[in-house]
Amino acid sequence: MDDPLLRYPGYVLRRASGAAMAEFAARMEVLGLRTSEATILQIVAANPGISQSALGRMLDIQRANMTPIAARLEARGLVRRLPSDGRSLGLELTDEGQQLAQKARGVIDAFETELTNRIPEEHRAHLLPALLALWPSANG
Amino acid sequence: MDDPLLRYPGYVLRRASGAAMAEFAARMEVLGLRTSEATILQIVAANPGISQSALGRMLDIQRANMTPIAARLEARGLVRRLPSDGRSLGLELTDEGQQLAQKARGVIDAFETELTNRIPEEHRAHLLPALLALWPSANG
DNA sequence: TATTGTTATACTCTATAACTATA
DNA sequence: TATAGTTATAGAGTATAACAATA
Repeated sequence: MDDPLLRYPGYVLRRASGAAMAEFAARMEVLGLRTSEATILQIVAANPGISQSALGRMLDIQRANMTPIAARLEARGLVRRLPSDGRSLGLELTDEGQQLAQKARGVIDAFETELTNRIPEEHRAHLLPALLALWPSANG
Repeated sequence: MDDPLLRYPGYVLRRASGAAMAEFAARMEVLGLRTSEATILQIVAANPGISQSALGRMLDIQRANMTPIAARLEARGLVRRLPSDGRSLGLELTDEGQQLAQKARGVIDAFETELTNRIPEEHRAHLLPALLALWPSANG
């Protein structure tokens, strides 16, 4: 049983990402959050008032797909949507959203630390810059 | 506009993977192949007679999800499904499947080379071992 | 004219349960 | 008992088109 694709970084990138994300999703589920929701809470915490569109552009989530996500977070009382310029909605965390975002941040930190620790020391520091370099829109 | 998650390898892994895979899928679409189909053709080419189940285990694709994929490849005349031990189906490429697999392999090679070349030389050789290390089932 | 948010829709990928046939 | 393939189904992510309201 031979996988001839294992020598390709792009292929291994996809497989490793899938595995890591399944693991991450399982941890977020304990908090009642999907991966996208946990991410959005972090971004809104760091950028209060950010619009749905801007958030979508940052996360590569279509405007049309942001609507139900933001509505669900609002319905759960984690986020407020305040009209800002008449056509835009600015997002803010509620107190409950702040608390959950902070809890999620702790789980994220632990997960990322574990992930990093799996990598032999000699390669560890190279992963992040390598990933950022091959990800075109990371730079604008 | 600040993304506080950009310093986390796991998060960047997900975002970079998504971007790379969208790019890859666009190139495979020219050949009429989805990412999973292109991958399967490569694996079957290297492991003629492999069963659907074994293929699924290699690629982290559920048995139940392999069925329609394999059936579609067979319907397109790219793959033969030969009963092997009575309950198993062994997969083989047809001549047409061989040709398309080879064409896909060329596109994969070009893509992977481009991806690799985006990475600064100092980090380049570290990506693959780092990804394999943080991907648990790569070793099991 | 361009942008924001929305609705509707569709496709892909993924996951589980249940069934049969075979080992 | 365990495994292989199948069917049905559901959830999640993603993509496009079209619309009203606003800049």
